[in-house]
Amino acid sequence: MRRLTVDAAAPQVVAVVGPTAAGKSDLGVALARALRGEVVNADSMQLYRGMDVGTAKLPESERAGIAHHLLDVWEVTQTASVAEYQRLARAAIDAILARGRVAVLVGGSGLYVRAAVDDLSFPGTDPAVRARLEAEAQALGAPALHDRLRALDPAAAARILPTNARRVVRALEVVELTGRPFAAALPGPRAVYDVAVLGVHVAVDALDRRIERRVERMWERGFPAEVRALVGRGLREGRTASRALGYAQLLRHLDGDCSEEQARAETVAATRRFARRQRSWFRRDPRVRWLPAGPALPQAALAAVRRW
RNA sequence: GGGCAGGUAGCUCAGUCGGUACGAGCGUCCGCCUGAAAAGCGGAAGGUCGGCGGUUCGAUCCCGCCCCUGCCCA
Repeated sequence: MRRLTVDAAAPQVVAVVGPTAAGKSDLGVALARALRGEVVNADSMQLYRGMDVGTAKLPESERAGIAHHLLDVWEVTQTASVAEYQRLARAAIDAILARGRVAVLVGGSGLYVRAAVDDLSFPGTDPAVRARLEAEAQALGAPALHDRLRALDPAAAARILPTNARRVVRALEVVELTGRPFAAALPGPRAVYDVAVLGVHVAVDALDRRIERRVERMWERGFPAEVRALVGRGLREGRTASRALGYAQLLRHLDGDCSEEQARAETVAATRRFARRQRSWFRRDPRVRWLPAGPALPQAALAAVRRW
């Protein structure tokens, strides 16, 4: 593991993780300033061009001149892909390290953070095979495909619930494409970089309030208009972008399925649920050093990094 | 003042022709997660069945009174 960083006390990569609306983006900027770093985005939805207000993407004016990578790289019509993100993130991080700087990885997409930093490799995919299996799952039901998986790859079948169509299909796809068993269990944390992982912690009730405020602010900043504009750029056809928090709800409103007010309320509720899932994802990574959000956070974070 | 409907899990509501509540959805909590991850999936905990009396071997379900909510009549 080469050390290319100027600041010998700092790790190569500082990852800032935690639930949505906790204040990761601002902390990322503060750390990058203090450590001579550059920010690399690890938020699956901020990778989309044009999804700004709804993803709370830090505007240029709030980036304090710090370079931000991997924002606005996908069109909303593109399906998100962890594997592609992994390639992009590794390239961005390597380039930063080559410049003798620290990479500050910021984002709440747990799998993306691990893809960037950990020793994970994703087996290939094939749209035709995928489509066929999905159609079968639709027609026969996931449990039927799960039976097939059990015959082909008993270990994977044992770890995947028969009702989880998504994972059953993916496992069958991998087995068919590679002829090898599907690793249905995530390996333990094994970083390929020298990395420090900071988690921003906010108590649940406070976080719920922050989420509510954030969603209100999104509306004040013209979120509905953003979604309407993106519809013109194919948001509806985007398999992943159209399912993003807030975007999905506003699309339903535009379809006449609910009022705009209901869409807003549902966005708050869905975001809360998401924050809880994020918490349970990051909670089990023993590397995460949790620090409470608040005015002292940047200093505490910096100290934690220097002590790493 | 009278009449009607209703008061069952945190919320919205099922249900029991009297025999330990088969409850459901949502929420909450916990967990899973390898090319859709702001997605997808699972598990658990929650109920003096409005209150008090009565009938009964036994009442959330029957009777009486009371309280609360909504609607209607005066």
